[in-house]
Amino acid sequence: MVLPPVSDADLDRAFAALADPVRRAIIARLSRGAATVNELAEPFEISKQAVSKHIQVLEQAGLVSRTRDAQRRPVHLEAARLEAMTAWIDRYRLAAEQRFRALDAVLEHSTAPGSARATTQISTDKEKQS
Amino acid sequence: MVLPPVSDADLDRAFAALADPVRRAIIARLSRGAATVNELAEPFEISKQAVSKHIQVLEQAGLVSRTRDAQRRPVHLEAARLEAMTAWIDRYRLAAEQRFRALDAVLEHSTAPGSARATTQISTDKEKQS
DNA sequence: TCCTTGATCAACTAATAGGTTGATTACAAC
DNA sequence: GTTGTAATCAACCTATTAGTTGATCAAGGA
Repeated sequence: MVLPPVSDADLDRAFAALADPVRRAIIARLSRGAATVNELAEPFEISKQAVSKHIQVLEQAGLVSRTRDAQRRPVHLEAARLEAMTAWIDRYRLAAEQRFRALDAVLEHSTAPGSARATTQISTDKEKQS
Repeated sequence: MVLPPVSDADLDRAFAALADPVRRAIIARLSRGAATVNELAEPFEISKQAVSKHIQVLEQAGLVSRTRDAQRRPVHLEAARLEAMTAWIDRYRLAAEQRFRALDAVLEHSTAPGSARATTQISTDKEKQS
C-alpha cells in the first residue's frame, strides 16, 4: 500500500479541520458509511450552507472525498489522512514515553535521598510525569 | 495509568493547537526533553513573545505543562493528551477500515470472477445504494 | 416544458488568531 | 540597592473563520 506524502500544510489543514466539534461529528458519522450533505446537516441546528462549508474544509484537508450520484454528492471518509495524523502524533508521543521510561530506570538505580541534585531539570521532569 | 476524561472542548483546543506548524515543531522539540521559552524560540524567526503565546495555547490545550526553576519556566510535553487525540482518531479510523474490509469481503464473493476491483472507493459507492 | 430537490455560490458580519512593539514582573548575581 | 536575564502583560493590527441570508446551478420526474 503506497502512502502519499503528507506535507506540513496538509497537516495544518487536517488538524485545523478536526478542531471543530461539528466537523468531528461529521467524521464520526461518516465512519459508519457515506452520506449526503442533507443527511449530514440533519442533526445540526445550523444552516445547510454552513454544513456544506464544513465539508469543503474537510475535503481540502484530505479527510473526506466526494463522488457523484445524480444531484447528490455523497461524502466518503478518507481513512488514510486520519492515519497520517496518528502517525505524526505517535512519532513524538512514543519518543517522549520512551524517554520517560529510560529516566525512570536511571532513577531506580540511583535512589540517594539527600544527595546533591545537580540536575534539577531532570528531576522536575520525573516528578511531573510519573 | 489513570486517564482523565477529555471533553469536547478539550479536543477542540488540542486539535487547534496542533494545526500550527510552529506549535508542532515545539511539540517535536519537547519530545526530546523539556526546554525553556528562550530555547524553544531560538529556531524561529518570530519574536519571543509570539512563541510564549504559542506555548500558552499548547498549555491550555493540555499538551504541555510548565514548572518553575528560578526565573526559568521549563516546558514539558504531556503525552497523555497526545494519546487522547490518537484515541479519538483511531476510534473512527478503525471503524471505517473495518467496514471497508467487510464490504470487500462481500464483493469478493458476489462479483463476477475475473477481476477483483473491490477498492474502498468503489465499495463505498455501492454501499450507499443499499 | 415546468417543478422539485440537492447543493453550491456570493456577499456580508462578528469573533478569533497570529503577529508586532513597548512596558512590566520575578528572580538572581553582584 | 542595582543590574541583568527570563518571561509575561498590554495594546494594537491584519487575516481568517464560522455563521447568516438570498440567489443560482444541475439533475430528475411529472
